[in-house]
Amino acid sequence: MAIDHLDGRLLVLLAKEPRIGVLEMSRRLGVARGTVQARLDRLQSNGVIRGFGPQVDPAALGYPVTAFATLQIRQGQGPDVRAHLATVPEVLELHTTTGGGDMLCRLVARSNADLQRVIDRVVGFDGIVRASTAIVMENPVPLRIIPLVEQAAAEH
Amino acid sequence: MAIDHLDGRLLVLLAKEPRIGVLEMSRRLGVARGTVQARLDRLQSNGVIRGFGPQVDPAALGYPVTAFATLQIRQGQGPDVRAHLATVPEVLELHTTTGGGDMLCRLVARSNADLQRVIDRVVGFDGIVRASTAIVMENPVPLRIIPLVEQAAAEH
DNA sequence: TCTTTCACTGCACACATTGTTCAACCGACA
DNA sequence: TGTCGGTTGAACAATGTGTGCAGTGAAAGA
Repeated sequence: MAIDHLDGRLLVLLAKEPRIGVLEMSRRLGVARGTVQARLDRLQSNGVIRGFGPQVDPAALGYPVTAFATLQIRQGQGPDVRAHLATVPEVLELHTTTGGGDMLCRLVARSNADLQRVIDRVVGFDGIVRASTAIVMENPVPLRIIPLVEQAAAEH
Repeated sequence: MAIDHLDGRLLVLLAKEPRIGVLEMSRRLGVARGTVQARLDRLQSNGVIRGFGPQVDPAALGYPVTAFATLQIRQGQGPDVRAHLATVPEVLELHTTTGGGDMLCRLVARSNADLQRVIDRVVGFDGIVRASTAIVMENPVPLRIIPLVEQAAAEH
């Protein structure tokens, strides 16, 4: 489950040059090709590597506005609200959090005006009592994992 | 900048089977290999596809606890706080949001107890006035983009 | 209408990589 | 000492990649 130093270097290399092949990786890391293949297989069946899906930028798709909405849910309506939010394409992510009946979701929209439409669609559902939205202005640290990988790898 | 139907199918296919090759994609989509290559190149230089980095699961790395922290920043301390948070591996993401001096960041930790250490490290910085943390319990909708891609593609 | 432009197609070639298997080696451990 | 898991280096056929090119068709502009 924990990763060692070689796994860490493998992940970092893979993050920097994702289209690289197994053979080239083995050359860069100074190990045999079989080793790289075995490590990769292990990391994937471990669940450490969830996948290699393309990282799509919503802004480039025409959705430059991001917002986070905190939702207060009526008791017992959780499952219904989840199902509802899952049907909204602009809901990119949804978490349930501590603090009675709260959810946090990440939204995108075509513009600030369009965000209103999205929010209306999101909160236009019976189980949602209250919603408070924070619009993202800057994203100084985009979603990242490498520093954590390096820390996890350094411990072994 | 906007994507058409073929781009959409390409992205969906790529999301489902990321390790697929260009040739196989062209067969599945029923177009020439050159077309797939050209579309992929265009999507990447467009910035629609940011990359193909491995999606690493923090939980599998030993960090099963996720939390969102809202930070209140002292006027003018924004840049310093950003630089500080960027040095903390457990900070996976950082946004600045509307509402005077607020930031929202995503944290991970080894346990609820460990979360305290992470938060202490995050807020142990002069420019941060107040922090409120919400621990994630469930993640009914994991970060996704495909529904949005399909919506964007359907418009052309 | 004519012409230019552009994306797509189908094909070709040399080359590199992949998946797979094998025997051998090594350190850790009982 | 013997076993085990992980690593190595090698080999093989099969496949995919990068690249270039000529032909086609449809849309855009003159």
